Amino acid sequence: MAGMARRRSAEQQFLAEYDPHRFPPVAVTVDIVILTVRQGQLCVLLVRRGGHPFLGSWALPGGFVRPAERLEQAAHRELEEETGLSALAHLEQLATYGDPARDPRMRVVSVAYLALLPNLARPAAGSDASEARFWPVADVDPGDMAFDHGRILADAVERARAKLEYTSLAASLLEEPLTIADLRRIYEAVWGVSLHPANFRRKVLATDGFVVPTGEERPTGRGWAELYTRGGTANLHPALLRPRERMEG
Amino acid sequence: MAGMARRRSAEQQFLAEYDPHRFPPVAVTVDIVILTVRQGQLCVLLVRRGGHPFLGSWALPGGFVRPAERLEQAAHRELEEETGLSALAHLEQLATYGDPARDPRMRVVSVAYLALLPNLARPAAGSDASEARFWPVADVDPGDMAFDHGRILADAVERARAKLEYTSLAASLLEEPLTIADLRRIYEAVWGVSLHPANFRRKVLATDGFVVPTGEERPTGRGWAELYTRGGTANLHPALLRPRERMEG
DNA sequence: TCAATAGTGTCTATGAGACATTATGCA
DNA sequence: TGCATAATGTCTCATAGACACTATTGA
Repeated sequence: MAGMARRRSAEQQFLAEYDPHRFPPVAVTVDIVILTVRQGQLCVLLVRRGGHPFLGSWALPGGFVRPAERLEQAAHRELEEETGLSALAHLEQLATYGDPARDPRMRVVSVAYLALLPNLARPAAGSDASEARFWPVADVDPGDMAFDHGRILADAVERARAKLEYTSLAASLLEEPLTIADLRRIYEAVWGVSLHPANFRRKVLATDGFVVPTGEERPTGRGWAELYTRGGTANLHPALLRPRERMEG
Repeated sequence: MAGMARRRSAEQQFLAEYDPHRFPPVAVTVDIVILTVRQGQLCVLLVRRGGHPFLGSWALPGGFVRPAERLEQAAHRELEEETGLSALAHLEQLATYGDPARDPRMRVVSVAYLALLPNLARPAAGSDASEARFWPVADVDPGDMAFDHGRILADAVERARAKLEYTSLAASLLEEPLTIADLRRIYEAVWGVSLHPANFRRKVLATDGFVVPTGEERPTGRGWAELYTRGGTANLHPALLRPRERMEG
């Protein structure tokens, strides 16, 4: 009880000393993990750092949240600056990273966002001098990335993998119209597995509102594939579960 | 292209003007949604505000992140201050809320955490003057809460409901040893549904590593119930899905 | 005796996964 | 012709959900 009161007093003393304009400086940034699938590989947009620290390392695109800006608005702005495609993308908050030592210059709290984008032909970054390109996630060494961006990328990939199970977000990684096989290749690229075409097709079509047939077909080189658009459903019922890795035994 | 270059220049100008020590003041706080189940109801710990703004309104416990403190460390500290039970709880980051107008005094970015706690007999807050108590979530009007805490609470409850489906977190809301019926009452309270006792029992016992039998029994008033401890599994296979609300049709 | 609860057994519907088969177009 | 792919059909197994039943205890 005495210990409890002591701890509480310590906080109140801390609060009493608090003065908004003399507060130890904290910067708030957003970093964006922009994922897309190109040639069967899950890829992430990275930019090469042109200044210290981590000069020359690859980093997630991001920047400071402006004084009167909402967090999500800042993320949209960064996404638009990097890809010019903010409107087409799915954007969601991922998590917030704020370890005191994550940026050696000062305390920086970064709110990370996850964006999923169809693979449009347009080059990665429409921006200027700074080098920016899509990297296959499998080719990125998290330990080589700037700041704690390797950890953020890993969290983002796991989030994307999980959300494909129970939402229709996979369709956000494709342009319309799409075929069932296109959709399967998205799942295969993001999950890093190969899926049974026949069973995948049956499950997608049995999931109400996932995709909507257009009635048209597209030649695929080998036969004709039926075309679909995205359905209105956000959450899949039943879910499309990842194949569970076998446990030995 | 010209537009793209213009946007990029604007950001670089913004960054050039940036000086860490003259940065518009931003405060970073943590707010904690502490949930437990008491008498069959999902409850949240709220504190009554003793200062402006929102004087007298109920709010989530929280406070400033200290200069050299990790975010999760700050959340642990707040949880310990409010309940004295930091070690027993499950704690995870929920989301970050940073709308410019969410606190009228200044820009405050709040990282919200979700804590799940067994219902121990000890009174809610071991702390001093400020009023603190557990409220049944069903009795809380989100619109009456301070700041955007109603929204944070709603997000936390939805997160808790979802995580009970595919993790063994329900056991974090109980003291050991526990019975299958105890566990079922947790699910019923959090999800706000009633579950079929026989089927629930069968599903829990079929889920490897969810609970471990102790071999002992406890009188329940009506018969004897077998006792269990928490199993080592974090993720449930298969998941314990919420009953889907029927769609009319 | 009746009501409430713990625990077991059984039946049906559904989804997952494996596999076979047909049709089509390219090399 | 051989091969790859789209699409359909069928089979087995596991799980979800509904229900019946027994045993036990307290009012």
